[in-house]
Amino acid sequence: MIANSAPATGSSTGIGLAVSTVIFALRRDELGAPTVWLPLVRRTREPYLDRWALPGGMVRADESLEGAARRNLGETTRLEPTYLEQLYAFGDVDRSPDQRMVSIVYWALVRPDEAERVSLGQNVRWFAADELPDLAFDHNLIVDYALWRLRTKMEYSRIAHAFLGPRFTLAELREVYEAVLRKPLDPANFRRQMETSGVIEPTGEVVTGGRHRPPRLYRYTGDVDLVDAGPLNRRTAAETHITPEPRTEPEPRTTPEHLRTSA
Amino acid sequence: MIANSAPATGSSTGIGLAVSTVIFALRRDELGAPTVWLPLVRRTREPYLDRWALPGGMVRADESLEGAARRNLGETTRLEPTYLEQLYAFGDVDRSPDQRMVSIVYWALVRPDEAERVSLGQNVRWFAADELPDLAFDHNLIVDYALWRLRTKMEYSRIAHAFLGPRFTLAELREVYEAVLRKPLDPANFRRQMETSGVIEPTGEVVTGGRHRPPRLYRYTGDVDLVDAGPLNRRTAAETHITPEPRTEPEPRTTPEHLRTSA
DNA sequence: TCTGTTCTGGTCGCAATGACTTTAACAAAC
DNA sequence: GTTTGTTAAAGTCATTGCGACCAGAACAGA
Repeated sequence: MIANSAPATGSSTGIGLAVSTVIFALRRDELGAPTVWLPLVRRTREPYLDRWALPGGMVRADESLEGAARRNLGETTRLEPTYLEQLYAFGDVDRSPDQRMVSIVYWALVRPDEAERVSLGQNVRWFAADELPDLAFDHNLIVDYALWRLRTKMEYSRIAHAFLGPRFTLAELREVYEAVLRKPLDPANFRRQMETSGVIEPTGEVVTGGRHRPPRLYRYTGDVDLVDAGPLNRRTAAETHITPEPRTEPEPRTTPEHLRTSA
Repeated sequence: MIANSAPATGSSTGIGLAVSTVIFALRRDELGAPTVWLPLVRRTREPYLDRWALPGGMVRADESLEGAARRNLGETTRLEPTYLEQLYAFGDVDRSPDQRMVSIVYWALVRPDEAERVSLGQNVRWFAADELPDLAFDHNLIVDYALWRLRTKMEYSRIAHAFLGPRFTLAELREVYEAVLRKPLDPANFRRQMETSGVIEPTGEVVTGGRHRPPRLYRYTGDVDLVDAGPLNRRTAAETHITPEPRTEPEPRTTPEHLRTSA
């Protein structure tokens, strides 16, 4: 950047700079199984008039790239994601039919309760990530890449947290993994993995109401925020593996009424 | 990108668009041990006059981002990397003291023989990656992030190949890993890992000349090019694990003179 | 012939994991 | 009040991968 061979000022090259965001949320399909969905916006002008596209917009001179992504997210969908990370910069010459466009693309995760806040209307709609129509520009390619990143990162990171609230059962957490990875996981082995990893800890509460043994509620350990994994918020492999804590005593058996699960 | 709420044309926001590249090569330090080095260029104008910086330059309207990176690489260092991948887009508002700048940063790997082609002079010099001076702009942060990516990716990818020629011994390949990861590896275990992974295969040749048992020469299997790992050239985890091939017969014992190792 | 070196193939034990079994604890039906 | 169905939770067992380590193989040079 700003290299020796560059002119003193780098503006007015005729290249437009925009940001877009791939927003993922878990929603239940017609069978009741949770799957990955994303909101798209309908284009209201050429090119690609009336085609569905990722939410986004231009970067202003006084805001950072991530700031521009957050602002556009709020303006178009009213969403404030719990997880936001840069995905890739797309800049092929012919990706927009008229003006030359470079787009910095982010991807975001939102919780189901946040997802319902999206102002649904004629111009915003949720789509199942695996059944997308032909989108504007190269947005199909972008979504595929974002999906690959989501699934890859799910296997070595703790981003599943971003789909859930502060307290959750192991079954709920496992449902997130199964929805994203699209394969069933053994409940017992999943429990063992989560317990030995040390990233979650029981809250001492259980959820009653189901016609089965009441599951414990867990929370994520540590103060690691889920905002980023870019150059600024990096963690070493050692830091991400927290030492497992000793088991607590028998559960006090509180049963808050508002914690009933849907099942 | 090119969103609904955006103006019809997105140019002339006053934001400059540039590309820079972090170029890595293995060179031997004063002790003869291979370590990671990178070339930097001295700035010839304000801001940061006379400070060392990453090679880069502006993106032209008729070239892709990667194309711009390759062109700048050739112009400033005469390098044509064997591996080139996008790293990150840096776009904080205050990262350049005068004009607003967004830089798409790439990282590249070059072989030692290529690295010596770099036109060394008053304005281009090699630096050990772990002993960098204060660089211009946020380039120290960028190099640190690129180093982290190099070391992380070395553990699950086959990018070590990009540092070597078409044929190599297991000791040479192990030296690459040891230099990047900065830790010694057990030769026997390293051999087993490489053999069971199936990414390399013996050529049938051996290298004589050393005062020890002559090592076999290997090559990388598969037609996987090493150009990218972005949205276009993705591989699934299954594809990267090629089935191990059966052992070949005893080596024919060719001894090409030009393949003598330096040891 | 001996010696020093690295290459190459092997063993041993530990840790992680997948497949599976068993017991626990509830709600609802009987 | 007992039974039944369901999921939670805990444990077992065999396999795999890996780090640490050992021993023979094959050269060059003394």
